[in-house]
Amino acid sequence: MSISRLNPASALSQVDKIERQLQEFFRNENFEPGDAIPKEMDLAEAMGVSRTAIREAISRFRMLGIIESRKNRGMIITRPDFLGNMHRVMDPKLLDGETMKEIFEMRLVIEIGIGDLLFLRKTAESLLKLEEIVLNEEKTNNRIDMLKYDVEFHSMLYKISGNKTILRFQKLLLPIFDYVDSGLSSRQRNTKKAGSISHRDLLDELRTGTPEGFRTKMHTHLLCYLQKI
Amino acid sequence: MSISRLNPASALSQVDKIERQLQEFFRNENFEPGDAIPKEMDLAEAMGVSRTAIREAISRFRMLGIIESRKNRGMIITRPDFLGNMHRVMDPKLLDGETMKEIFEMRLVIEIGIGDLLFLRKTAESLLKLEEIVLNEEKTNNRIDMLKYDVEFHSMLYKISGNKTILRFQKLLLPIFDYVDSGLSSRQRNTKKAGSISHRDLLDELRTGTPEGFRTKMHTHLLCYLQKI
DNA sequence: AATTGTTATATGTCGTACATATAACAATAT
DNA sequence: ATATTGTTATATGTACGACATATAACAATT
Repeated sequence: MSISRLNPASALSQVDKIERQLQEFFRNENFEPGDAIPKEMDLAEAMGVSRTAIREAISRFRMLGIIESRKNRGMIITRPDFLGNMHRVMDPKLLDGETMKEIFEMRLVIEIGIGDLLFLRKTAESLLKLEEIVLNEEKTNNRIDMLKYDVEFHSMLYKISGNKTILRFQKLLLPIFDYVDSGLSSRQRNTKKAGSISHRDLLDELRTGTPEGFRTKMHTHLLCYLQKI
Repeated sequence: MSISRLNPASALSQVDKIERQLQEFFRNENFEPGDAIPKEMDLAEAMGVSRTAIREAISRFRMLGIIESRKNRGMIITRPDFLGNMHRVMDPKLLDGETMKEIFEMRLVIEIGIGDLLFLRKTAESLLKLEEIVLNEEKTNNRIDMLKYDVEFHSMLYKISGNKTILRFQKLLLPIFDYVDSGLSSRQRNTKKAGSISHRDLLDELRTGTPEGFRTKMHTHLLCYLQKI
């Protein structure tokens, strides 16, 4: 946990404390999705606080998707979507530059390392879709379109990886990518230097090459980003 | 955004709607960290709801670290810690097996792809720390200790990568790793088959090799996991 | 037996009251 | 005149009571 989350105890509001205690309670009592939890008034009485305070804490859990409440039926533990809340804080205006740089770096790491999954799960169909994107890209000279196809190509790779979590993670991080990306807009981004690797090269490697080869080519493809870090 | 987050509009509670509207409001009005936002009563009146409802929604933002409130000073936008809330939902008891499998896969992807950062940022000092861990590992025969040093070795790699975000992300995911890991406890995990790559091999490669070589070796090292997916 | 009310219950929403911390200002003393 | 201390206004923090609403369980009617 980051140090910034360790507020001095006195700075914790009552609701913060209730939230902590409840989370601890749920964990210790081994509550699982579907289990009913005590009703608001019982919790309030047990903890010696008002129903209002309990409701505020529970409201947070509701947002996280840990608890669901229905009238009369009471409240039950639910299966949270561990990425479902990230979009709320994924805002270039809110995050600091250092963190965004690290997120961007993480993207590079993932795209280089994803090769094995691609070879494990690629299909004739998915390769065809990649081919289509590359063809579109090669046809256009429009700067905006090229950027669009670039995003499409890389997004498609995530899809081919067959890992929905990684795909969603990438989608959540896109606003940050865009932001960092736009930071180096003036410089050459898609330069076709000697030795550089195009999407076409990546596709060919994915078709007939090896994971090792793909990783190396992807690394080269992303080199211009890596060097800017 | 996952489909599971798209509740039918009618199922959204008033507080949910308020939360959405407020988030939209903050974004559209270009609020940035440090900016003061309208006081609770003004928000309540503007939206035609009670202060209680506003407070419940704001309480959620407070949890996320997007808003901070102090008595009399009012409320201000703050810089959230985009990973700071993940621990609340990172619970093997709450997540489903499929998601945990995908998270585990993500770990493999990251560890394979992190090679470049390691070569970029390794130091004599950090290599020495790795050496120490490997030595400890080679000395022991204790099953528990070996597991401990295994975790230490891989954690150290994250540290050497110099990317605090990736490091924190990995720490958050550890409970899941442990869970998935324990799922294949009976089978051979650290088997020393011919052609397998040890931590020693990885360290040597990191010392005198190349990122490409490291990626390939890490891939081999993690093969036993990859094949189980 | 099937349908239709009725009731009890737990959550959802609201309004009010008071507590508390603090910024801004006023009063006092040196 | 400056520094200290006290006062007040203000916005958030907490609590309580009231009513709305949905629903499960039961009762009443046909």
